[in-house]
Amino acid sequence: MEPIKVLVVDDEPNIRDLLSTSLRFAGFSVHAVGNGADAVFAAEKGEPDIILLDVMLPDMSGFNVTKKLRSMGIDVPVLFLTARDETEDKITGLTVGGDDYMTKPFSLDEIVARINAILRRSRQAETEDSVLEVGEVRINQDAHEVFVNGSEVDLSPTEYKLLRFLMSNANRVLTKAQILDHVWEYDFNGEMGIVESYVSYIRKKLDPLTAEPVIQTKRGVGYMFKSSKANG
Amino acid sequence: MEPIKVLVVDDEPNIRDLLSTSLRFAGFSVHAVGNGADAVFAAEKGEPDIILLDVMLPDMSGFNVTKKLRSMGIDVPVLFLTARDETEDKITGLTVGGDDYMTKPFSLDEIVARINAILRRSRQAETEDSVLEVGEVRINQDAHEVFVNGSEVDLSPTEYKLLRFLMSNANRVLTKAQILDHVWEYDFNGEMGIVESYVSYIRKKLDPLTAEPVIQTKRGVGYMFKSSKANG
DNA sequence: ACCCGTTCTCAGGTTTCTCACAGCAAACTA
DNA sequence: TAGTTTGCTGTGAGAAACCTGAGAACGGGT
Repeated sequence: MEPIKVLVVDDEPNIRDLLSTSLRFAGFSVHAVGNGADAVFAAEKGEPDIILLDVMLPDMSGFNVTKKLRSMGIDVPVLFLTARDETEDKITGLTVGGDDYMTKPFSLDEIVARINAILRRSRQAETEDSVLEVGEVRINQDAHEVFVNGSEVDLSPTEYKLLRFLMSNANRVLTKAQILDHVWEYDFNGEMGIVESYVSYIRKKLDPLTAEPVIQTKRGVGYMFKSSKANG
Repeated sequence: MEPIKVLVVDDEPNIRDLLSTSLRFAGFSVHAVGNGADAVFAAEKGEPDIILLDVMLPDMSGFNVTKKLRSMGIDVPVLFLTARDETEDKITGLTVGGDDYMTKPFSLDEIVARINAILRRSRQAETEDSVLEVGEVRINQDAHEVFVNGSEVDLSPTEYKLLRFLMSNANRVLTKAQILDHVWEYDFNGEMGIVESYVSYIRKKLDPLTAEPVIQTKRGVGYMFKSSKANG
């Protein structure tokens, strides 16, 4: 299968590298540039499947980049990145068509989820694969709903994001540092104890409904979501 | 299925791109031009199923474009786009036959709804149902009537548009930004709190008549219209 | 001119969520 | 076994998200 091509546009090298690294790790083919002119050039030449576009660029705004691209007949979907303190009213008009936006600071898992959601929508009639199912647990990513053996479980936003990250890396041990880096916003500077707390919350809600605990503790290493059948 | 071909005619690039992007995403095949002469040419060559036509064009009025097309035997339905302050009688003269008009600024959801309505009328007796039914709620899009378990509910125009947007994306979470971009006019500059207000209005009118609330709040994400039966 | 329906803003109240902390439990080590 | 490390979970403060009533602004109809 051809890898999905992502064009990352952000003038802050830190954010650029952060996105490039983690998107590559998630299996995407990534090209990153730092300003609007390069973005237009790269979008024309590279034909990306999706663009991650900071709205605040040194040479031109992200809006003008998309305007330019649309006028050139390039209508690749765009995921805008905005600062939290950007006036909310400037955001209106962004989610036209298949586009979407995220406010900084974001979580890397959320970025990947949003990219997949946009690609799912823009390639309509494709495999409706918004459902993530591992063992007895099923997540409907369109509806943000979680089911255990058919009955719905109510999770808070962070609980949901953590469970999704664990499930999309099922049967693989994740360290608390990895979890913190992917599920929490990238500028979070708290302790890793928060991961323990949220694992506890999820267990309290899911374990009463499952045959055996879904999240295993690998002492001294981290956590693992285990599918009951595929074990080894 | 052949995609429906839409010809967009507007001299403002912003509006042109806005319409192109969101109509393309709605599944239409779109071609956009910026003046009357190009419109006549494109209508002849491209054989669109419908034309979105700004009445104020640099070279000739939208009225003359249609006159030209009719004299050439091209009988495609037209949805006129007019400024709010155009004189009413001038507009009514334009909308003969299956044509219709909308005043700028419009909402994108409304444009799509109008296009579908016009196409439904011109292709009479098609299976294209103007009735949208999800769970206990039924919308008759021709008459703008809303029924809950058989009894009619009176909604204001904005309430109606919001409900229709939620229902046509049933069982999928919509963010407030998405709702704002699709239901409100494209130049709306207000806050997202207005979505909360209108959800509240709709709930107050619908919930007394339904077995369980129809609009769910997905805290931290957005809102979702839920059909009670489709789960699991 | 007046009434009425509609749109939109705002602020108070309410619910829910996040996160840190601390004591307890479990597991590992010697 | 005793001691140490690591993980679990109840509690609560503060913040964030959400709901809704009140009312200003506006316009259409009578």
